[in-house]
Amino acid sequence: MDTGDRLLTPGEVAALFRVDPKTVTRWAAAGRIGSIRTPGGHRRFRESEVRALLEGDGVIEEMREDDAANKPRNAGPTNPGAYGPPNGLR
Amino acid sequence: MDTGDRLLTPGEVAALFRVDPKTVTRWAAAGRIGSIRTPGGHRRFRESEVRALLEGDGVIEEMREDDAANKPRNAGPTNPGAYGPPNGLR
DNA sequence: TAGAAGTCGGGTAATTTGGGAA
DNA sequence: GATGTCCAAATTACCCGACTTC
Repeated sequence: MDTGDRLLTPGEVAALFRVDPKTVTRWAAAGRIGSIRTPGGHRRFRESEVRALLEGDGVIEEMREDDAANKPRNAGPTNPGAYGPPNGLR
Repeated sequence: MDTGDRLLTPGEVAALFRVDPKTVTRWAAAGRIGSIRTPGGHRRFRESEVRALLEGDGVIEEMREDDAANKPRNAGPTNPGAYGPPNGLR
């Protein structure tokens, strides 16, 4: 249905960002990243959103004109709309 | 309004929440989610109810903290900022 | 009827939560 | 202001064998 958003656990997101799960939780608490709560209270994050954040969701993207045969970026149709970056202002 | 009550199996609900089928069963046992039992004892969940839980049915609060000098954040497909304590059951 | 897959029940380890202080 | 670590508690994940569903 949707973009096939897989849900990631705080530990997964933390490992992707190389930060502590606690930090990911703070991002969610601050509204910098969308979070879905389970009836039990645990959080789940959308894989597409996390991926967008990892890639530099919207702007700051340094692109080096690399060799010719290089794979661009994930041109996946995933993600209906780029999300607002958590680091909009830092 | 016809909520289109399609019944989902524990495995289906578990996949939606990215949890174990066992966890979904636990939610039903704790009364956190409505469940219909088959004569054999297996549980079935209403698709409409599960979907509501995924979006944070009851607590749809829009957090507006974006200022004018910020990046325009598009409206996400799902994830208005589902905030809300689990259930007060702690 | 037989078979495979899924689910149930209980129990134990790992993860996550929330707040506080460094 | 933001991040990593401490604690206690809750929630979740995986183990087994047995039953139900398709």
